[in-house]
Amino acid sequence: MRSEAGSLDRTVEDRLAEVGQRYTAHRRSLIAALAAAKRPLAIADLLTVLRGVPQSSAYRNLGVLEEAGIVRRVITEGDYARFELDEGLTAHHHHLVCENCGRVEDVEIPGTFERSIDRTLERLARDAGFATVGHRLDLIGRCRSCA
Amino acid sequence: MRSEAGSLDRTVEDRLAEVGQRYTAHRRSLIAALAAAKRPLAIADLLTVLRGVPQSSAYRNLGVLEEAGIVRRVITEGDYARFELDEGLTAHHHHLVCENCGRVEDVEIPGTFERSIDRTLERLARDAGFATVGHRLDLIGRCRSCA
DNA sequence: CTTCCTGCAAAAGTTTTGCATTAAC
DNA sequence: GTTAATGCAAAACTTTTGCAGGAAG
Repeated sequence: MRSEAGSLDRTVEDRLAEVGQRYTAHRRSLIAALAAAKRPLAIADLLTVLRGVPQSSAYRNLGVLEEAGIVRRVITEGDYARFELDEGLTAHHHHLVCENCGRVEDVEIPGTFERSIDRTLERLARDAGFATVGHRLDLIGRCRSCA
Repeated sequence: MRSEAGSLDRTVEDRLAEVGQRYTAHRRSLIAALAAAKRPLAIADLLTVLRGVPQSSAYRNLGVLEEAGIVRRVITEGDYARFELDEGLTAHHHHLVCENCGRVEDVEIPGTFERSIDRTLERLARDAGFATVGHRLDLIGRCRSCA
């Protein structure tokens, strides 16, 4: 988990280099936008903030960043995908999802609780013949505006 | 939570009637297929089982059933939606999601653990100004075939 | 100078919708 | 008889891809 902007850029650049990819201007602005948001952003959000980036470039770059393990595609309720920085670059967290407007916010839960979840799920997965990689815990509810 | 087939049909019929909808043959077979599966089914799965039902009818009927609170749309990793009976008609459960092949299976977790999750999330949601409706806890991993 | 990135336009894939017809109540 | 459901085809929408030109190392 790195918090300074310079450190983040260096990490991203290194990971891209490992897979023979460059850290271009488009990619820098995508990363900056995702790092500044406290929630996963949809392509539409990104295109608004990053005026001048064609949709196809945004998709293609997010695809590259995803394969490099830098960005994660978040599937929620809506019709389109949202993107956030991978957990290796941020803190492990969960999402508050508004069932009415689709808004998604990040939220962290206590570490002890997190470990308790992991232990329980690990056992359940083993019983079911699954190799656990992680979990996804979202809160579904109504945000302030939609309550 | 009702388990007998007859009781399920009656419940579905009643709920549809409440919103001025009919319990037709297509809808009966959709419900039967969903009730028989131990996992959320994609449209493609349903169309295979229910030979002769046009895709548009399946989508339209699932939409009606969803609005009536009978069926729930499950968003996982893949590109298309999956459907399952609403929790009012089955038991509360979670999903094992294979990150490789997209397979999804139902899994239940201990009641005490479930309640502990609910308590913790309720508090977090309140702090964030969210009215909690429920939670979604999925295990992400690799299934037997993909391990 | 070779490899990767960009931008446009076109294609692909899933889901929704308009409309005339048929079935349910 | 009214109202809702069906089936077909067409549309809408998000996401992916082909390709020619441009930038980066």
